[in-house]
Amino acid sequence: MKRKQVMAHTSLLVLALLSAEDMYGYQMIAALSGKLDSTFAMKEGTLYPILHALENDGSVTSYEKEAAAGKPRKYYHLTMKGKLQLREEQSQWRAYQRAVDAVVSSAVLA
Amino acid sequence: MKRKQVMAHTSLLVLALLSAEDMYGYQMIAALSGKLDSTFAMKEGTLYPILHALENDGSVTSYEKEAAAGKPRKYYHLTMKGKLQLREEQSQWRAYQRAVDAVVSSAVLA
DNA sequence: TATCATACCTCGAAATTCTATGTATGTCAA
DNA sequence: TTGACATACATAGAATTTCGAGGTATGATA
Repeated sequence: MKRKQVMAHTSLLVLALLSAEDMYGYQMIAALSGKLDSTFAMKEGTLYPILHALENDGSVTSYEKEAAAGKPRKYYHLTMKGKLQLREEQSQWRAYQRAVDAVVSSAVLA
Repeated sequence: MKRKQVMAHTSLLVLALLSAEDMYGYQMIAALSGKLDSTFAMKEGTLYPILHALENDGSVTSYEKEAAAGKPRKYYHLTMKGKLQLREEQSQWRAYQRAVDAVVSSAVLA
């Protein structure tokens, strides 16, 4: 059983989402499943460990907030350090994208 | 020690290179290091196992050819199956790229 | 003859993502 | 009232991928 399409650049996606507004995990998954192609998605088992790691190195902070119904939500907030991190990863993504694209678009499709 | 930038979509890059002409491993590394940003590169420990895997599933075939000097080179040739594989991975890459870009470009850089 | 560049290869570590499962809360229908 | 469902968070272990480090071999060149 081979993986079809792998989620990557996950922390970049999370940081990008949080740059607009504070969000909680489950909400991010829903937001991404709307924007990402159906062939790949951010899974819970991928997201939560990433959030914890980002909090651990100070890129985000978190706080609990009661919801109208259900379990309380854990919101994440982008810190100054996180914003710098976002810019860094964003520029790396652009470089990567350009480089791969240069090779791929020069492919000869006979 | 954290990885800075990870090589991904490696088989796509290899297939794309081989679509233009038969190449040998060491040559592909040189070709990619020219096109890819200096922050990431195709490493030998990554490439050779990929070439063997591609040959194993019939996407490429190989043949030896003497060089003017040094060890004989092992050239790889893209098969029909490999061309189909290339198209498949190429379209997946485009979808992935668009999706990530949609999220990243909507980021708010305060 | 030693060093360097070319050229291939592989092992095991490290990193990353996915699968599967578990916990908890509240709603709603049967 | 209970069972199913949606929300919401979490983690352990498997699978996959890439990388670092080393090894082998050939010939040129200093």
